[in-house]
Amino acid sequence: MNVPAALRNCRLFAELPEADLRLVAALAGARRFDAGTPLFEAGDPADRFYVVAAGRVKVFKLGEQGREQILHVAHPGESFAEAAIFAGRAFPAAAETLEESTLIAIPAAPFLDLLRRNPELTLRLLGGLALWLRRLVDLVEDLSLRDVQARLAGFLLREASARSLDLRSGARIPLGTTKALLARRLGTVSETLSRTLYKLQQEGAIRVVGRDVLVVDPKRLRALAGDRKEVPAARGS
Amino acid sequence: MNVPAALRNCRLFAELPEADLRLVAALAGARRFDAGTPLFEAGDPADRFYVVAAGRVKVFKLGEQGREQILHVAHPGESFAEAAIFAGRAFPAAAETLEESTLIAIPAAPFLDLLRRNPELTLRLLGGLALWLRRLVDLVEDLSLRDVQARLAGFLLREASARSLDLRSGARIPLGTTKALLARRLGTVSETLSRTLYKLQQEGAIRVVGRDVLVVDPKRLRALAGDRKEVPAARGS
DNA sequence: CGGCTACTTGACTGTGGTCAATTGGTGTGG
DNA sequence: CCACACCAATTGACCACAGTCAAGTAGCCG
Repeated sequence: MNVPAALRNCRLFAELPEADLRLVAALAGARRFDAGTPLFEAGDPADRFYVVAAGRVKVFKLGEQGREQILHVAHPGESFAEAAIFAGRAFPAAAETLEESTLIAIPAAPFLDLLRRNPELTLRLLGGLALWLRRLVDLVEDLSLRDVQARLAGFLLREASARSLDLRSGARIPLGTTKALLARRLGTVSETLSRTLYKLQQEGAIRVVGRDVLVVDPKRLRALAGDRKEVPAARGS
Repeated sequence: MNVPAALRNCRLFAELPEADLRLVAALAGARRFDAGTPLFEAGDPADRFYVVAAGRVKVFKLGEQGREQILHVAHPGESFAEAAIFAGRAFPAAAETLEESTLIAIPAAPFLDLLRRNPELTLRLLGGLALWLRRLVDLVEDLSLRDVQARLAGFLLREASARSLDLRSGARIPLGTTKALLARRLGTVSETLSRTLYKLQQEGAIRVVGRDVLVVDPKRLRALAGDRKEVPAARGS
């Protein structure tokens, strides 16, 4: 059995000895999914996790009234739901493909066996989870302590640095998807996102061009991202 | 060198072979701290983590204007900040003792060595982090998708089940600390918590007696915890 | 050209955070 | 034993942020 390229390119398995890679590959099943296919819901038995070979997948929490909070959007080469197979037997969140996607499902039980025989892989996994924790802590901070404007500004800055764009020369940041999706990532709704983008434009920090954002004034953007909320916006009358 | 009881009782190290326990103990340094002592701030180099031997420690994010979101309150036998030593070199949050506490600090570098030689411990750690992730996902859900009333109701239910109290016979849940602390755990402020406790009382779900909460109507409490937000609270006029 | 979706804009309102004053409980010292 | 200080908790008044509903616009594809 040969090893799918997606596994080889996956951060989690990078540098894994060929033999082990084959073991993983032996477990794995790749499948194509249409856009918008639910993969699992919160509460489903967590007996597997996924590696994205192609496409994109959103992992999210659903509240009553159908509001959703997106926790993560997994891109090709990333794995998701790997934490779920360690704690409890149920997925804590739901997942759904955003577009037509090819996913590799890795069943929990044999993978856990593999881990027992492969401390190096376990350590790598540990690092991955720790990173995840950090992201979630940041999300909590955003939701609890920052307003939408600060979250959005922060998101743009992170996005720019993730794509290693040079902010000084007016970076052009592609939002990548619909604004409704971004809104739900930031813990808000599309209407508010729309207004907030407009406000950032008024402030002179950015310019919105279609689905791209031009960073006009990085300094101001940084100020809005970090030091928000200290100006209680002058009392009326 | 003998092994401190706190290490032996720590969930993370339970069942660890005596020899390894000694190795950990050899690394560790126990120290007493006064109440309200800052242990580290967000951004400090994460070169160690802690096990609580006695007392309590809060781990929290600080926003501008001094508002804080508590991520965790660590009790004796628990470890905290262990994730930080794997991802990045900085603590993502701050920590401070709530009362006079004795803490065991475990330096990162030698501990990582120990892990490399101890796959069993690594796996246990993995499980611990995964559990943490789940809690944080729940916190995100709370902050993003539930109102304060639902969060509070949910907290009371979790607290009751954690202490394995029988709800049917009017469980008495001790809040354990000041209401200000609880408020910051739930992502709100003491004033709002006060009002919300009052509302839950009006609804007939609970009765507040000093720093204890009596669960009067578990069914209603569960309804308020889970299905919140679907009743837009009857229009005025 | 019609229909669909993404997006924007407007008007409105609820939740909950802020500030400030009051109450209550507890420990200390005269 | 009372007066005082101190802190936790409550209550009231206010208001801003952001979510909802609804209508309108833009862009895209068949």
